[in-house]
Amino acid sequence: MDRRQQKTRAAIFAAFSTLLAEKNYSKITVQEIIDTANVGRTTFYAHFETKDELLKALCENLFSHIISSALDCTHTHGLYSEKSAPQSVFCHLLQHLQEDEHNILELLSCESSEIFLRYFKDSLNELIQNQFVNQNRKNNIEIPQDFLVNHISSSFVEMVLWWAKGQKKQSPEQLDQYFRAVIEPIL
Amino acid sequence: MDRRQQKTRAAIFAAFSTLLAEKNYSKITVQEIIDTANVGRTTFYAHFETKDELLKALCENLFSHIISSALDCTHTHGLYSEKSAPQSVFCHLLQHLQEDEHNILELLSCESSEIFLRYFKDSLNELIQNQFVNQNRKNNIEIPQDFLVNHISSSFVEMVLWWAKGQKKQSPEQLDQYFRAVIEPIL
DNA sequence: TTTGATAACAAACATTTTGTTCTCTTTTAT
DNA sequence: ATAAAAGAGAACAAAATGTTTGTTATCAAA
Repeated sequence: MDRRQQKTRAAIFAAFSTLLAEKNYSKITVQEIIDTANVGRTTFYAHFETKDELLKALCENLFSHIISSALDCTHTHGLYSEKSAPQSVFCHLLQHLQEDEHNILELLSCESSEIFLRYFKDSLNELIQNQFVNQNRKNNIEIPQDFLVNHISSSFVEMVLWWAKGQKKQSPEQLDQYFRAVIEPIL
Repeated sequence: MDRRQQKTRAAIFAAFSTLLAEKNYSKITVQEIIDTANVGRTTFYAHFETKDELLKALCENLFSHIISSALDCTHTHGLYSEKSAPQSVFCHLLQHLQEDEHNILELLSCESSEIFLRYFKDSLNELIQNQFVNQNRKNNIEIPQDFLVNHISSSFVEMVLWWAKGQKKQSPEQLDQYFRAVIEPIL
């Protein structure tokens, strides 16, 4: 890929992230983005058809690493099922988030966080869904699997949001402990 | 209040709801709203400063009844604490939602649902927070109260969303049973 | 039932944003 | 060195926003 393309793409992403941290997505104009990124109008539209496409691309950029690494983790350790697993997938995810290479947490606690949360949740949902195949519960009441999957993934995402909004006072390990405490009893 | 004001207000709300069911909030223009509601441009801006204000007003309209009725419920029965309570607050809420006087569920499963979900969640959070005063847990691990409150309210809201997206196949009573199964073990 | 006040309307307006279309210049890969 | 690709800059139509102005319809109360 052309080095110029990489640069402008990165510049647009950076500008967009900066703006997102400042104000709501819907209030951000293409004009502001290209001013901040210091690229021409034509250039922007050469890269992204619309502002929505840019957002989608940013989401994919942000979560591709973190989710794929989580996927590897589930392949080797399983979700929470295998007690011998040295680290749960969730703890792994939380550690990744804390490192926060790409300011994900900032975006997750910004005004437009809903968009990212939805994307995050959908990714997680898929992840957990795959893990749940052929897994039977100990509990007596019959609960639909997709209900449980939805419960777990959304609980995790909302916990992350709660964490980010509270200035990340807890360590990933501590959070993981909390999460286990509310999730493991129902598995 | 002037009858004319009531009518136009209702017309704008109705038009807005219709449009929200069709397309994303951000794509809806004031022009479309006033065309659908069949009111003049000036009239719209006399009632609502911006589109965002309209959304906020709609949210307040939608949730005020349902939340206040839930509040009464907690005053008499408590959250889930009192075993003698004939009906949990959550079951009560679900029944209200199923009746769906104001198309709340349709909005909760539409493209812009995040906005309503956030509003719904904040209301619930407050509700549950108040219930949690002086309530101690049986579990051994120490979990912060606001973590638990957040977990419960967001779990409930996400369950409702899951329910609405799945065409409401379950009865409120059944849903309540599922919810108890995943929440009561941690109380 | 008249009357003063209020609400809605229609049309026009400047302004902003969007997305496109040019031409021209710079950079890249080979 | 050169052809191909990418960006800059300006200008454009179209659409949306929010405001203003003058006029008409409706209401509530005397």
